Amino acid sequence: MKLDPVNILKEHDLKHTKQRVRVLEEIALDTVAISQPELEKKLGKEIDRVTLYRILNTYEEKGIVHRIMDLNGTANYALCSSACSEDHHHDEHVHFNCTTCGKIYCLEVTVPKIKMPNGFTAKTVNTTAYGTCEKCNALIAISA
Amino acid sequence: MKLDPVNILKEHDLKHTKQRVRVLEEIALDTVAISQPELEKKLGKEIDRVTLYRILNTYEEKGIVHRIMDLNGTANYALCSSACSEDHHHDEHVHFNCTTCGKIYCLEVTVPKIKMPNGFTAKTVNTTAYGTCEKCNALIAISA
DNA sequence: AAAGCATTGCAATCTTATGGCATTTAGTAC
DNA sequence: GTACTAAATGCCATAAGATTGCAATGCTTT
Repeated sequence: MKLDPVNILKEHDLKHTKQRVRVLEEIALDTVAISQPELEKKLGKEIDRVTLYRILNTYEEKGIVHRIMDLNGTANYALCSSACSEDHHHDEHVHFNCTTCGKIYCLEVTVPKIKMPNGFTAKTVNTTAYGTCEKCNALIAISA
Repeated sequence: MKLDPVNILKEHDLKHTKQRVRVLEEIALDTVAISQPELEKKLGKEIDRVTLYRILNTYEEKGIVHRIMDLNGTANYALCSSACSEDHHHDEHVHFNCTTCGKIYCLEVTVPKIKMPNGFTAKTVNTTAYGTCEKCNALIAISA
């Protein structure tokens, strides 16, 4: 595991700027994916909105982070495993989207193989479960 | 199978207006899901943008259509199976999103059961495969 | 036919996303 | 260390997407 932002940038031939480092730091803070609006709220004072968009786009293109869309069409970002590359994302684990708190978790469960109909070729498969996460379930249990 | 828009509306206690019927007709035209922008382009002359938003929202709430987000965060709509209700959507089939033409197919493949980690309760599971659909594969084969 | 309520259309507003361009900054060569 | 080049950033304007309030219209019931 090399969570050092500077290293990650070097490995992907990206210039090392303080804005890029900050974005990586924020995303790496939590195993839970962070949404674009959250990032904007946290970094809005330091980094321009437009710059944030551009940084996130390059990170996704380079395979540094992967993007998960929630039900509202909001982008959420999480660090990729080291297996990801510019050509191909390998974030083939199941995502869990809590409908109570909105958080998106990357579960340690791999996406099951799906048999495609004739003529269809799948490059990646994405599975997202919706429900209540452990924290929210615990809160519900207390209040019940 | 009751694809009669008037019946569908009655069954869900929705008033029968020409705008609602038109929207249902358009969505039912194809087994492939239709995107919000496409609907807007097709119905823009007859129906106001805002009305379209509201109709689609009520349809989704009532379990008449289900909404699938593509990678760009654009909403796509397809008819629900008759098993869907206001309380719970049962669109638990695999979706296929063609990265060439952008179309979203509802495949006749059910979503595999996923074992959730302790504390997490899943209400619905969503699986989307990304790749090239039969039509686009055929076109590629010809030009090769 | 009239009343009451839901639905629609329009205008205004807000949020989110994108493109252009001058300025600044990181990396490289000297 | 200094100078140079290419890339990245910030700000501006603009576009696209979504939401709200309200007046007008259209259903439905009596």
